[in-house]
Amino acid sequence: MENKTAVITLSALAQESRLSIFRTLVQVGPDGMAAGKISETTGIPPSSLSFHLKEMTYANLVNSRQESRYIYYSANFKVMNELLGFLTENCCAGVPCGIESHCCDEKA
Amino acid sequence: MENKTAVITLSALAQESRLSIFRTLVQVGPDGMAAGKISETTGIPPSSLSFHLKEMTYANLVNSRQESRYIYYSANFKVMNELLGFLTENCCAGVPCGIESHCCDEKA
DNA sequence: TCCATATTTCAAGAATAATTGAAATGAAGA
DNA sequence: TCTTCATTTCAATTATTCTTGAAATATGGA
Repeated sequence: MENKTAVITLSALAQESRLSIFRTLVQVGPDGMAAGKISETTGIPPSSLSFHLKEMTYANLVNSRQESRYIYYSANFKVMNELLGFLTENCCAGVPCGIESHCCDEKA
Repeated sequence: MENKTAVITLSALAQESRLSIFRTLVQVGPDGMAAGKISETTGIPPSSLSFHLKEMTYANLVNSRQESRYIYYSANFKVMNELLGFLTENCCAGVPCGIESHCCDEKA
């Protein structure tokens, strides 16, 4: 993952409406939720929701599929896991540090 | 972690300058780096850097300590790990889903 | 105290992002 | 085809964030 990609992914999460949408989709699981229902659940008006879903789609944070007249959106965790890897990359220049609450804990 | 706290943390990372700063601090390890050196390394002018470091401090993403005339900044991973936990919280309403590239992988 | 220098604050402008009603688009059943 | 309704696009406004030089502040050595 590149720096710019990571910024796009993070920006897609760093907004109250979008974070609510994302968490709603995480909790509902892989089948996802129709746009209208997301609007209802989160209280975000359809046009605002559409704007945010577009951003999240661009960031590859959500997947969508059409089913009859509904469009179901679901969370994409692959990208989020990649993001975490990117953030901790080359921690302490690769030398395990063993300090509590620091990234290298996980490798130590 | 609360929704608003998470947005603050994510916003602190979702910006090119700040992401560069953070990654620089991750790679340099727990001793951190003096502000002037960060400015030099990243090419961000001192006043811009100060603005961003303040945001990151507010988000609790970096720690700082004074040493002589220098102020050393270092990355705080505890908060980042909390953030990941928050994002995957109650995934699939707690029911392991076993789907590839989905959050419940980690628990399954 | 006085100086050198590391860092922060200030202020104003520039850039980017969010909001939402109304109109347009698209899909599927009658 | 016509109608219905779920979703998206448009457009204009509003809000927020970023940027940076210059000035202020803070630290420690001389």
